[in-house]
Amino acid sequence: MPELPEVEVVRRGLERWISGRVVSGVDVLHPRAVRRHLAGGADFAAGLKGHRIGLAQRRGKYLWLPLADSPAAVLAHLGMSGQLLVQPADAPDEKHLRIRVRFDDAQGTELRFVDQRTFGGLSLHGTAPDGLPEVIAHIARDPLDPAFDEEAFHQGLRRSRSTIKRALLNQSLISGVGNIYADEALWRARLHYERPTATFTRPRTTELLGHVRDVMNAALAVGGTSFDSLYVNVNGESGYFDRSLDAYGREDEPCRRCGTPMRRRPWMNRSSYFCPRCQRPPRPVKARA
DNA sequence: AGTCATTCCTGCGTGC
DNA sequence: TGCACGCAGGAATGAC
Repeated sequence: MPELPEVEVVRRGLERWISGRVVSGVDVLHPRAVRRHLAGGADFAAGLKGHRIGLAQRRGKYLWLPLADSPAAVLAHLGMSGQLLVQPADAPDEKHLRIRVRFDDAQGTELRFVDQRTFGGLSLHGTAPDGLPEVIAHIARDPLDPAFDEEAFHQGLRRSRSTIKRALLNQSLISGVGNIYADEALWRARLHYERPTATFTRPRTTELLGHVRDVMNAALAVGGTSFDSLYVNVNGESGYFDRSLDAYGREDEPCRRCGTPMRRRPWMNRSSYFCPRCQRPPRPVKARA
């Protein structure tokens, strides 16, 4: 949150408004926003200046802008509250403006990284021959990627002694899924979040992945999920999928399938929302002697 | 090796 | 009115 659909909305905006332009200068206004660029803000700015931006790419919740003329890319993660905005250069600075990227053309707009909670950031990294920034080589392909390896995901579930929601949030197993879409997909699949992954059959895995893809595609179709002004596209506009959520944030409201009041449980320093009737907890595992 | 708790951050809502 | 606190949570990190 922003999760895959929200990040993809941003990627499309960058592709339309930023790709092809040449950077004339970068202002780093907060060091924490470039903390993943270990050489520091000045190095980040110098590394971008004069370069042409290629086609915006995404894997899971990461997105990047390749430099058209070198094997490097500006990697972006929005974290909890990060925004990439294309704004008129004369628009007043946002309160939480962290990084400004100016361009060497007459379009009159600049790229702004705005981030209230500063969990996100930008950094510059070398890219592998396939274009992937080296530092995210461990991030699995996401379920909307045609090359997503469903069999590898299933085998990962079978091998693990973990539970299904942890697995869905494990970005090295499957990327792009966060707390919201995990709860939504599990509700659609009628699966409790603590079901052991080792119990999954191949059809069960396929069915769950289908729900993950369905809910993400549905969100994408309406511009993503926004609870407030924090989650916006490059033009600062919110999506509408929050109106379509069936599980997340619906504590005490009736399950849209069976009418049973939905529940919220503290889980891994966050919350899990589920229907106690449609999503029965797994049988306790018998202790081994 | 694999799993899991901890940590970073700010604004908002709530209770006293 | 104001203060303290809990909560929102992605992913790197270190502990076990």
